[in-house]
Amino acid sequence: MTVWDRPEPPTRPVPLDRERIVSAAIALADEGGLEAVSLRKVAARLDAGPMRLYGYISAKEELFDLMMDEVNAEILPEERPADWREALRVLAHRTRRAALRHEWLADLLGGRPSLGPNGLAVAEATLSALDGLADIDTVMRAVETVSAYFTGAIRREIANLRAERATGLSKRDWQRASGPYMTRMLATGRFPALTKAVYDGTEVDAEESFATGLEWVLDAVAAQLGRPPA
Amino acid sequence: MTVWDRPEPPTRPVPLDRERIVSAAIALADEGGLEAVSLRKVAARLDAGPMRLYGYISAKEELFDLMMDEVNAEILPEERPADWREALRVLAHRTRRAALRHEWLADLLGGRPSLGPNGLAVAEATLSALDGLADIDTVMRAVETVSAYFTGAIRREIANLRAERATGLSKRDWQRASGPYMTRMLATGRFPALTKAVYDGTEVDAEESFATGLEWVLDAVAAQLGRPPA
DNA sequence: TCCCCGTCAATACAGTGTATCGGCATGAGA
DNA sequence: TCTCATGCCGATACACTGTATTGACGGGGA
Repeated sequence: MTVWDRPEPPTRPVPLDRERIVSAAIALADEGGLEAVSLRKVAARLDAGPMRLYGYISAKEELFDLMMDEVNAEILPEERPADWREALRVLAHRTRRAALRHEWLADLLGGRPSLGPNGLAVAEATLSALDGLADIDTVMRAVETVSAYFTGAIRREIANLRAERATGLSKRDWQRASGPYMTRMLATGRFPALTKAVYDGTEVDAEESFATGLEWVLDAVAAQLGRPPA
Repeated sequence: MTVWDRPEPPTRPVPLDRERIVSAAIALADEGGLEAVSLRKVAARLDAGPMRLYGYISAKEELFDLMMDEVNAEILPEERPADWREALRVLAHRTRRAALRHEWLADLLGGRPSLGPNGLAVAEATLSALDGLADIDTVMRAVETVSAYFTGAIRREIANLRAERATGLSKRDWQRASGPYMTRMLATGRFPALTKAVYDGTEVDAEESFATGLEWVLDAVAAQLGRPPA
């Protein structure tokens, strides 16, 4: 083992900050889902030891919080939309598109309160869109209702998407013919309404379905806003 | 080492079935959350080796599917409610109460398609409640919208509940005074609407808030059902 | 009676989050 | 400029995870 064989000692540790850590984690998650995010792998991407990360976060969960906040920045619309309805609509659609870019977001959505700076900014944007249109409590209820809807809808959409990817079949094809289990269950006759839905329902575009439900909910909110406070 | 020292050989392996496995898993999850469910611990509760479980499930995820289906049985109403609105309302509230009994349900809700027998029965119950009141596609959209709402709302409620438990403070108390971070953020003046909401909003009962949003969504569905098919 | 096969437990492995510890480089004080 | 202390970083360690593999042992069929 001559000097020439031995590599130079490592340079000073590469400088780190939360931003770098979070974007490494997001890259990992984009490639392999949330479960592909391990502190060791994140650290490895940054040429650092795993323990180094504990200077920036105190547990893995906090890394997820940071990731969430980072996509909240993507979600935040750049300009303030014209009216409240457009504001909520844009927010919902931007969240959905973010989830399609980062599917792991579906696993995190609604899982913990989003209190990071960008999460608060999103909350502010939505609340301010409705500000003054009704009493505060109605406004909060409206925001919560709309966001409960799109959180749930996005989660389901991604769940279906994953299932389709795993089976290689669209949901309806799978239900209709290819799944022996499903065929058998429907054949029992115990699920007539479901059977009808599976066979007679039109296969609709996920985005359209999302948008339709969203408009319904927005209609409901509109009805409430146009009502004098109780 | 005489005979007397040596214990008798173990009796024949305790009989196992999915039901036993699932209820052990649920018990574990009820006590310590989803992350407390490990195949080793489930097996230990049943006096079995971990590998034994692989005769009944082929991966841990499937155990979660079985757990989900088991609570779907709790959710299924015992009798068919009078009208569609009551049916959807009951379903939503029963799901919520199941999630309060089994908080880990919030982590699973909407995460994967529920195709177990009880999941299908729930789907059947909701679809049949709306059967004939509109064309199939509208009906499906209605079911999906309502369930997206309550899925999201339940997840948020449980998330808040956990956060409150972790900090020992109600959400509003925490936001208002006790969290140095939150106080600082609100003090920046960048979140006026949010600040107003935090300080002027009434602290409402979670169930009431859930119910209110649900009624709004049901109103929206009612409006669509009363409309002739496009 | 013997053998085969299916079932179950033990072992093994690669990977996880995180606590602890030891050393080294850096910056302050003399 | 030398010395010492301090704080950071990596290595090591630990308890635990899901799951593949292996090997023994028992009951059922020939």
